[in-house]
Amino acid sequence: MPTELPKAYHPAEVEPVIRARWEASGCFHVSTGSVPAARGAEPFAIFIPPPNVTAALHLGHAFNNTLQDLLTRYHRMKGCETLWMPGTDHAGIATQAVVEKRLQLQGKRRTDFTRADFIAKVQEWKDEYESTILAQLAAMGCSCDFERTRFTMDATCATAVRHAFFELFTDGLIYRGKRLVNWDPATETALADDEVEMEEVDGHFWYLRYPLSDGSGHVTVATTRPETMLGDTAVGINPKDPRAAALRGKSVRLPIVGRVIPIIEDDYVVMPVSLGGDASDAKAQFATGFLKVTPAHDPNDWELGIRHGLAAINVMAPTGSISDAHGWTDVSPEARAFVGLSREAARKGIVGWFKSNGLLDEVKPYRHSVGHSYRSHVPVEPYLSDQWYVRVTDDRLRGSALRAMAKDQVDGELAAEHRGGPAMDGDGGLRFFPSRYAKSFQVWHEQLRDWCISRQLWWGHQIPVWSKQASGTALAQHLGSLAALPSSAASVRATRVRDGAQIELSALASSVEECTIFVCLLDDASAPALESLGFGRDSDVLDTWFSSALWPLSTLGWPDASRWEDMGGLLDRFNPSSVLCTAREIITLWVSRMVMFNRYFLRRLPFRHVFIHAMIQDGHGQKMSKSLGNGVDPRDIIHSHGSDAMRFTLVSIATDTQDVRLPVDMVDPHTGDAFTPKWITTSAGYTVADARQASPKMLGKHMISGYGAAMGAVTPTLEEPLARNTSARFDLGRNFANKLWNATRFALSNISQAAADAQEYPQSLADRWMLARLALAAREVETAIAAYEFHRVADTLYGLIWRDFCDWYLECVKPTIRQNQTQQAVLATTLNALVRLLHPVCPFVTETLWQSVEGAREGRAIAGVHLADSPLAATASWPRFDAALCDTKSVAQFARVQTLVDAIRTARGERQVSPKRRIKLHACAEVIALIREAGGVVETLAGLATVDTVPSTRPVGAVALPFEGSEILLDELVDAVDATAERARLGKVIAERTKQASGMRVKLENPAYLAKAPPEVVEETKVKLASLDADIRAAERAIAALL
RNA sequence: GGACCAUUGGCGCAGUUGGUUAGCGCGUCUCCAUGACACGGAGAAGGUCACUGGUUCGAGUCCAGUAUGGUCCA
Repeated sequence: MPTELPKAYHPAEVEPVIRARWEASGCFHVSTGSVPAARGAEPFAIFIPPPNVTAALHLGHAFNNTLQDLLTRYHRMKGCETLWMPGTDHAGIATQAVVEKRLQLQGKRRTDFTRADFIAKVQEWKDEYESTILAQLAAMGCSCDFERTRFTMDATCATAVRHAFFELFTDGLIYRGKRLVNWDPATETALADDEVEMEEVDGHFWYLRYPLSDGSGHVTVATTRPETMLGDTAVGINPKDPRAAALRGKSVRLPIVGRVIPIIEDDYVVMPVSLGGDASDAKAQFATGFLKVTPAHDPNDWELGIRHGLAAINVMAPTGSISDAHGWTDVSPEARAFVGLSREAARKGIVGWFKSNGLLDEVKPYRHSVGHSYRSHVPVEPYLSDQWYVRVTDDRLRGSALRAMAKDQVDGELAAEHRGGPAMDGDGGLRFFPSRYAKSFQVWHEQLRDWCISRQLWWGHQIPVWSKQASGTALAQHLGSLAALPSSAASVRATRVRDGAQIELSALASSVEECTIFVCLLDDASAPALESLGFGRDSDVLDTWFSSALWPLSTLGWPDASRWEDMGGLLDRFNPSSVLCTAREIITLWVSRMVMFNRYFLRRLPFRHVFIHAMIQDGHGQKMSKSLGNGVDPRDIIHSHGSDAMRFTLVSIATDTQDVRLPVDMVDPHTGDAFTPKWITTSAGYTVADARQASPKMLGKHMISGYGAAMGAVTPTLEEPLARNTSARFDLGRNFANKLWNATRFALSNISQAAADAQEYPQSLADRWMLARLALAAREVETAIAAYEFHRVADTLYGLIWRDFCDWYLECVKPTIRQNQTQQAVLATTLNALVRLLHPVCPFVTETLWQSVEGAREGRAIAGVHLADSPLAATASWPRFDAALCDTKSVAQFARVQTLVDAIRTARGERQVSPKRRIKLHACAEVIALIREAGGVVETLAGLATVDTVPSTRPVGAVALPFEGSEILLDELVDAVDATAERARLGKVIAERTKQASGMRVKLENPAYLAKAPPEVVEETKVKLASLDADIRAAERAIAALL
């Protein structure tokens, strides 16, 4: 096959061509027209974890997507009806924040624009990054069904969100509640629990005296947040506290405010160590036994407040400043001085007030963790506000998610309350890989709290609820109009403003109290009618995860695929999907919610398997992050090494451990050289590449690091461009792709044009061994993929292609291949199968070689190897091998040959014998038989001129080495034997083997070993010892011969 | 504070139910510009498997504890 392939694989020239070929063939597109049932094809589906449109993808994403593509391509080759659904996520707060940050640089704020204008600006950002992300996926070779690309805010997804919200609202699973939320006073929005980061902070405990209202003394409360005392509504004491009885029924007069508040008793209150508190509890060390209770500003106090019927007095504005406009009415003249102060200033002022009034007992330093906004990084304020919640603690959601877990992955047993729910398809059908992650999923659900879904943002799905607040009687007049709304598209509910209690619509007319009517609309058709009645739409948007949770539904057209083009039937074929492939921090945020929603709306699992991959860290063990700028753009690696090289390397490091370190280098844009950048340590303790780096070779030239660009401290220019990154870790994959390329080049040049099928079983040991290795490796790859143990896939393919095929097989056949048609058939078949096996990992190089490799195979079938014809590697069949090919005898025999060749090569290497020098070998009959059976292989690989039995007179100057207990003589290896060096070398061999042998002797002399170890292990030890002893004797004879 | 994980030659990592000589890639050293490949070939050196106990005939592997690092959840 005279195919002209360049001498080296050049990915940059090939990749765009191959991508175009795939695109033109439409082979990644699953059409609604094809009927998989007729082909008996099982469906295989993956929904991409939609990347945020906040920024471009980094290597962590490349890792994740490479593994998804491996799975997708593998199953496509296996004959499955395969769909990999791509798309992106709008990432509400994160995207809004980056756009606001950009506006800030221009001196503008969000509120300088109308909502619509601002959203248009975010939309621009989204368009830019969405196309970047899709381009990155394509560059990586991802075989997504790009025609079906979705975005969590596009019309299809928005319809699903609207429908889901409406259904949950109607079913009573969405409610409005006055609760303490995690409030970010900087961005003025509520945060979900998972958007709060705990950080250790050096704070204080302040000890404040509260006088008893009867003048009989005072109590001292300890607090880390004195400014909230303005909203105190009780002082708590533990009922076990010896002082409790004396204080029962008493009250205190709150300083500054003058409010008289009760002393309540509750087990929650921590007692000081001196009075029997738990000494190991850090809080007990600081406690006084008296707790100020501020229900509106502390989650624990909120619970206390509910238990004891206390008022919740909110003393702060949404900005975090002290305010009398949000629920605080009894503002004393003295307290008024604090109104309007920021929470920080108020803290200072209030501590100062207590000090100057002699009521500050003490101040102690105290280090504790405080929640911070993951976005603005300011301390989160527990803040009382009206928010929308999903009642995820309802058994239909939480219980259902827990019951989905595979039985054997449940830790212990599910609590009785979670076991009772109705049986459903998919119960026990959700499995985690690696299995340990099941526990995170379980524990998360067991501790679940209702999910706050409203966000005070502009970018997102606006909450589809219209409301009007007035007295009940005033609202009652609307009931007629509301009843006229179509019940299938409008859901109406009323609550009392005072306590949020839901009230019957029929009871509205008799209520003089302030009430609110909420109307949830399935679509906007009725909105104008409602608005004309004075109803206004909620201005908040939904938490991003609400739409992400619907991803496996919305992308397939749920709830009504007929509304969209080319989506009919997809939902039934591809939901449940096969596997979700994601990072572990997502288990709680996303996996959970998809399981709950998919099961609630469709009564099915969204996926059967959840594969959690390791995290990619930089060379300093730090997580790659967009904000830190230490993430590496996969296109940088594709640029320096090629896409296949990146993919292969990533697959090879995909172990099931938690972290993978990837030391990163920089590429000097002025010279193209890779170098280690200058590292600095940030104030937060991160090690990053200094923002501005000097070119190591070109004096006076500089460049900008990813960190520098991310910080915005320096801006890349033409003179000082942003430097690309690279990493020597990817050399592995680049070298490997090149190796396959050249092996193919060699093979093709040795396979003649004309061919006849070589149906008879090949006779040569090397051929039988090669086919056996192929069959065994294919099986190994299949098992590894089924277990999601990806590094085993890479290791197996590496060993098969480089070691077995190139180092041994190709070297073996070099002298004979041109004359041997059978061998050419084995070679062509092997090569073809190798390319198929590697395709899911390295799609570009394999696709490039495909046509030549297919051509060479024509008319050269090997019995037992099943390879279906295909115009593309991407659609080729996964190779199958008959069990008979796994010839373990040949494998064992060939291993002996390899050991022999290695021994001779070592002997040559130690003496620096030229590869050209042909030597003579003398050995016993058994070894000669092995060499004959190998059919010239040993002679070729070890550089032997002749092979003979040991002559009666030992050749002068022959070098001896032990092999399988007998002595092998290598004659004419060197011109003159250095007897001293030979003695030293043989002495070393004897010493080594003697040491090993003595270890075995000790074992065999131990009666406990003989009695307790399995007989086959003992037998093995004996055999090994005998062989070692024989080797030692052979070496000793050789030394004797030297004298 | 809880959970999970990691600690194996200079670097990055394997090591499946405990079994005899602990592997791989990079790097280092020696030799080879041999018609597939220098992104290569043939050899070599380099490890008390974090530490301390325990279980066992036998521990890198199992158990307990300690130290260090990481992630997630509070």
